[in-house]
Amino acid sequence: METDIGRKVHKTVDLKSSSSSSSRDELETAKEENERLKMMLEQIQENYKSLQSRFFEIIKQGSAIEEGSEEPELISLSLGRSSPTGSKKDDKKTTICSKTEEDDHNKSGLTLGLDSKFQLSTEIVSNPSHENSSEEASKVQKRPSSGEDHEEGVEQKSQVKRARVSVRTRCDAPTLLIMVDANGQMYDGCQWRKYGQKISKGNPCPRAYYRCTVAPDCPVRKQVQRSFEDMSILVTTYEGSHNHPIPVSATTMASTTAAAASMLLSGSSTSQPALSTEINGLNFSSSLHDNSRLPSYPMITLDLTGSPSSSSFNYFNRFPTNFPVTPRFPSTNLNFSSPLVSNESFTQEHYFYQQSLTDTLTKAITSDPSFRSLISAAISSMVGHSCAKHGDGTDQRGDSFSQNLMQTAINSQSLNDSSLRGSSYFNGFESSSSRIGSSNRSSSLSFSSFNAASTLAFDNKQGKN
DNA sequence: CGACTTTGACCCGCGC
DNA sequence: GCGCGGGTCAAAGTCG
Repeated sequence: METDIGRKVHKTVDLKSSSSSSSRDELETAKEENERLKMMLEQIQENYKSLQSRFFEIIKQGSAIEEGSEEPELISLSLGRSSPTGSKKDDKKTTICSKTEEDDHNKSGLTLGLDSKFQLSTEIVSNPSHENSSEEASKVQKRPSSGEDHEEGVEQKSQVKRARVSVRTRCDAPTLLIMVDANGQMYDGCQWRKYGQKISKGNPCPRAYYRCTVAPDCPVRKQVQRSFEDMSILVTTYEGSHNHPIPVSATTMASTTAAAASMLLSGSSTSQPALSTEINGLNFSSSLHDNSRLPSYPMITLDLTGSPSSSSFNYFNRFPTNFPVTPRFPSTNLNFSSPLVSNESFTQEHYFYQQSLTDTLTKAITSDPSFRSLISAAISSMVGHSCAKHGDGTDQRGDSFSQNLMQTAINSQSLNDSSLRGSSYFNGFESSSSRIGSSNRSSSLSFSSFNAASTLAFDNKQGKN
């Protein structure tokens, strides 16, 4: 009996010691993690310093940056590896000069990450008078009378040159970032009403025309068409800017395009060589399409398609998700925003996705200086943009930006502490699903931002077509 | 019944 | 001036 008891006690002691050793291990891991996060924080602070210096640099240069690029331009920003179809025309690679036209209309709601509030990149590129955006739209819609005022005519002419943002996505590749409805219409958070469809020349696929129905007089239009070269590629073109606060879920699209434009703009002048970066197979590039057939719209193309051919390594193709990601289309998109999770069934996927993403990002950031610098460049472009928007020095985004960066680090730390370790670095900006509807959003740096939950939240009305 | 889609017609700009 | 092509309108149809 005694021996039995003795054995039991011994076993208990063993268990205790083993559990204490495991907890010690955990502690060790946590320490390591903390160290890593500290490093990250330092890195972020470093980056912030450099960004700040650049910020002031840009302020100084602010006057020098002219609204020079009035010519029609089609700029392509590839966030994926250049797709075989898309890259064909992208021989000429160049960047657009930082154009910083003011837009008071910015105040109207489009809230982007990093606490910055800037409009859809259409305005970043060119869109001088968006206070008139609704009038503008109505002018376009109304058949102009024969006895038109000369001034009006001139105005209209200038307004014809509206900037557009074109997004190329693979609609049969439900990457985590791109959501497409049953009709092939890319979900972007806004509500759209189809008002026309045409079969354009050179492409048997019909082009659908949508207008924003969030506000009755919203001038924003979008066109959706499949690429003739590759039917799996969906080309969505946005035109105009919202004259109303857009739904939170729609800011993802806005931030995507804005980030694209920002990165583009950060490249500075047209005379510079192409802004092209490749990090472990991730290809960031801006290029100038020479397409004379296109209308005279300044246009940014955000290429979110991917091509497996040139893939050497993909940061993002390891997500253990249930999304039917086919090997054909490895996800090549960068998504630093937090996916919206509005449906419980996706919570787990979302969690794993976040975990993987964060692990990947953490590794990428800590191990790859070029990736770090890329992110830094992207962020700085946003700062640069905000600077450009408020060249009068009233801009306060720099502060909030730094706060957000710090908050990011803090979030990472707290996540680390709360056993959500590794679940969010960038996603830590907004890891809560409760942010939906919240006006006080924390920052989100989104390079591309469609997500599973968005799909779930997607109104079936959009898809019934 | 309201919101939305479909689709043919129409308008306009542009190139020849 | 004419034709082409892109974009929009609006009536009819569809759906929930």
